[in-house]
Amino acid sequence: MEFKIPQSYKAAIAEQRKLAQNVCIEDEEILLKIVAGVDVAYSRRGKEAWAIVGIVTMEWETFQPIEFVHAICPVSFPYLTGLLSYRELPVLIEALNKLQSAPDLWMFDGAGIAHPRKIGLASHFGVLTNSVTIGVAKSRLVGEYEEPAIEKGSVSPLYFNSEQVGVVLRSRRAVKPLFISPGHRISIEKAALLVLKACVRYRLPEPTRAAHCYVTEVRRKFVERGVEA
DNA sequence: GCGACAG
DNA sequence: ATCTTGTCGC
Repeated sequence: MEFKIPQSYKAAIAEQRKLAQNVCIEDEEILLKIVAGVDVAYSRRGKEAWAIVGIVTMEWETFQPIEFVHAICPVSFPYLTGLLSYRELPVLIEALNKLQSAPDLWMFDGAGIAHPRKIGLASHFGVLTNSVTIGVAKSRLVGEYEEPAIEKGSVSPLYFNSEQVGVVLRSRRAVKPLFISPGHRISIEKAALLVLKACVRYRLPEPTRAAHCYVTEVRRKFVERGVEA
């Protein structure tokens, strides 16, 4: 599988509008055995900026890691609000091609349909690869909400353009809440339930957290020794 | 024009 | 996201 970067921002936005039509937030029967977490880090080396992506797959329920893969590419697109996909998908697809295990569910650092055009990174990846995905953002991109109660598991709906696009979830007692939205082929309710189940000890759910720790480690080595593979 | 703004 | 030390609170 490959990924083409649009020639202009305008083209990127047009493509998002088109892809958004294919996003599905209906639940379906999924046999959840393997869950994947994805995270991206950046590093400057000389004049070049590099993107480093890490994917960790783990067993559902126990969250025992199965596989770790990463990829490092020069950054090919600037960070622009709402267009994060075009910055992170190229390197993400690289890592995806190295993956042996087949995840039944993916959790991303970023938005799903809680996005200006309802196609954040998680939804975009889901549509491209036809997989079940959830967006787990650490802060708000769009939408209005009431602060959820302080207890773990408290949720509050996230609305955008008069419709619910996700939930704001308190993943641990008294921590900053997470912004959960369906990526693809899953409902808001189920997405929230699964993320909460994956929050066993930290603010971030295990898959995303494992990916973050992993990518941080890969980045450290990259900075130190310039290791790429 | 002003403010908001995933990573 | 990245650059950075110590520090306050559950």
